[in-house]
Amino acid sequence: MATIGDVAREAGVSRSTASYALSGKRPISEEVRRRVLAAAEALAYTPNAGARALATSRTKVLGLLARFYTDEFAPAMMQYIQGVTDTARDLGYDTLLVTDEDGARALRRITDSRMVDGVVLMNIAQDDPRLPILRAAAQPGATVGLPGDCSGIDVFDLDFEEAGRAMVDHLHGLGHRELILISQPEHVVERGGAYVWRLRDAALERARQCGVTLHTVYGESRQPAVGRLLHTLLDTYPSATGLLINNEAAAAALPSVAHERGLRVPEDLSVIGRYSAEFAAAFSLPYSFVESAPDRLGSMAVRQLVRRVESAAARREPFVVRFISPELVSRGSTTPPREPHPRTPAR
Amino acid sequence: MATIGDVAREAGVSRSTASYALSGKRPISEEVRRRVLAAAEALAYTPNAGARALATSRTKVLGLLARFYTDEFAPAMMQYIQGVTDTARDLGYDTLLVTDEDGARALRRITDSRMVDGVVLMNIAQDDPRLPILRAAAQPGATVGLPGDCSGIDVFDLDFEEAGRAMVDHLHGLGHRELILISQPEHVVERGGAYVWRLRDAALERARQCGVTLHTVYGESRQPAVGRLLHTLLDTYPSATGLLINNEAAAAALPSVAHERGLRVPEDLSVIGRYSAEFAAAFSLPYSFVESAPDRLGSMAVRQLVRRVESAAARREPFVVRFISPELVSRGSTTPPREPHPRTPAR
DNA sequence: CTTCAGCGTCGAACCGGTTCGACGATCAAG
DNA sequence: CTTGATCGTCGAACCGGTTCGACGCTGAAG
Repeated sequence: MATIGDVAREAGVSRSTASYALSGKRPISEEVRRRVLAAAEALAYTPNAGARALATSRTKVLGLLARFYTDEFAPAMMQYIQGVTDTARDLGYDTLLVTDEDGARALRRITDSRMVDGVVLMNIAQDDPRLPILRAAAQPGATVGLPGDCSGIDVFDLDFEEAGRAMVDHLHGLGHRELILISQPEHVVERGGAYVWRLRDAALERARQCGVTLHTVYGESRQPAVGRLLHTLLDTYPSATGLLINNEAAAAALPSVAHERGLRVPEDLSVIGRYSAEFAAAFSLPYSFVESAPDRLGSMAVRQLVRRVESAAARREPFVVRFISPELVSRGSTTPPREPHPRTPAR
Repeated sequence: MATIGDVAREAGVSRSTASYALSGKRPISEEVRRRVLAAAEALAYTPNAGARALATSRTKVLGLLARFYTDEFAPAMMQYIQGVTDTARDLGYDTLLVTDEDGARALRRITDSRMVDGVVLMNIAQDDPRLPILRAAAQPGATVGLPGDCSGIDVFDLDFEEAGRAMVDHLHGLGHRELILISQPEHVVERGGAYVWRLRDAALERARQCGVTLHTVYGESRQPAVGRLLHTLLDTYPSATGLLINNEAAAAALPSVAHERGLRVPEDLSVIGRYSAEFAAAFSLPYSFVESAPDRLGSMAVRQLVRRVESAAARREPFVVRFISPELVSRGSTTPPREPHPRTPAR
């Protein structure tokens, strides 16, 4: 492999001149620049990443700490990751994917050893053990997900509170007075997944304010448990006219459950989900939904991170906590409720 | 951040002695070793990855080139990735995840710049443009998936031919004489996904040998198209008594299709799939299946790669093409066919 | 009492880039 | 014709590790 010394020799100049010719950081005569570029081309010169990192203390690599939980839906995770890797690449960065079980130690390892210029954290818990380490690190960090303590980092998340309210408002506006909300499984909450209760509590509060009855329940993450749960719910609350779904598995299971019960959406039941357009497409879900925009969140986190990495001024700016406003995508799965007489329980 | 010079000064020795004390590559007195380790501990010393890479020409990072296609099932992809990252970490390596659309250029970038010690390629196409670059690279490479030309790399894949034969044999052994095989969508093949026809052609050949009629068809990757296709297939071949599924989306859709048709498995139809146990669990699929073991394949590829990276002797060994034998996991979804009178078309 | 081997340590070089200060040449201004 | 600024280039130092050769010291063998 050719080094910059080889290029310099080939072009008949010093190493520093070759470096300047390639980087453009000092004026170089047209003639010399041409010779250096030609030599680099001829020798297929590619700078050694380690040497450059050592000299510049920049690696052009971002760390991405993510965990693949079997009870969280893989497609959503993939979208976050893709959002991060694609945006990073656009900005000239590669992505080190770290899925260690002990995220805190892994984070320390990659930051202390200066393998990365910055870090994106996913699967954020309310009290995330990685955050103290990130705050102490020399590199800037961003999270996708809202932790309890946002100090010292940039935070990006969907506005789950507003999403909960928007769902309730939408159905209340259509005249619904009794709704069901199915959330993620309880162990997602136990793991610290605050977004579950952020959406739920905001929805409950709003429902209370506008006199709507809202039944809430933790869902399941897998078939057929989640399907059975849906049946049970619909049996238990026969007079509910609307269903809010903050649970990918439940949303994916609903079409066949509805079919089994002979339940028509929206005539018999109005439905709103909370997931990504990509997820909706993969499962062809026919429901209106609040877009959770995982790729956009990953992309925003990376952009902010790179700003801080590349500009000392940006590094001094105050930290941001930025929420994406929930966007309700209508698929026609909601309508005013039928007459006040309840659905007849099926099955 | 403390450097090894700081550690040396703190311990009152030279930099080289500190280095040897930490690496153990030369004998060091117990007393000095103790002092050096204490100093390193006190200063929270972590070696600078770039400097070490420059000195040793080893980065302890593996490249993972993967693409996230929307028409390939995300959960399977996640399992491959997890298999790679977990095994890499076990062996002391981090993983650089590269999802560039132009995989060939990305591969050249990370190998020429010496960012990685070795590379794992996924989503292998029959005539993969990344392979010539991998062969020319200084680092060893492994693939998960069988390309047309295996020279110069280590190849790991499920034995799809044997899987196709095993599925046919199993049902033939039970007495079935007319089967349907639903494959991946046609554009997976167009993209170079050879495993689709490897399984299909071997199944056809075996079916021919043992006098079984086998109808084959390209599937769809999404609901509801794949569900409709299943209905059509079952209508079109009413006398078929067995269904082979080499298509995750079709497998996931089958339970509700069967339910809609009032079709009992295995009484009315024997079913065998080809997917991973993890996938089966996520969708609680009640079918016998050939385990595709994505995590195991990823893990094997990494182990071989690391062997070659770390041992000059291993680097000189001949390249391997290793197939995992398909393992049929019985879930009781196959049984001898009913009387020769055909299923009555439903719907 | 010398000789020599081996152990433990040190200094220096090297990996391959970047960057700073200096210096010679050119050219315009005084 | 000198002075001084500007431009283009070079040499050297540095980033933070690893590793090679050398060297002093100790202790056993002759």
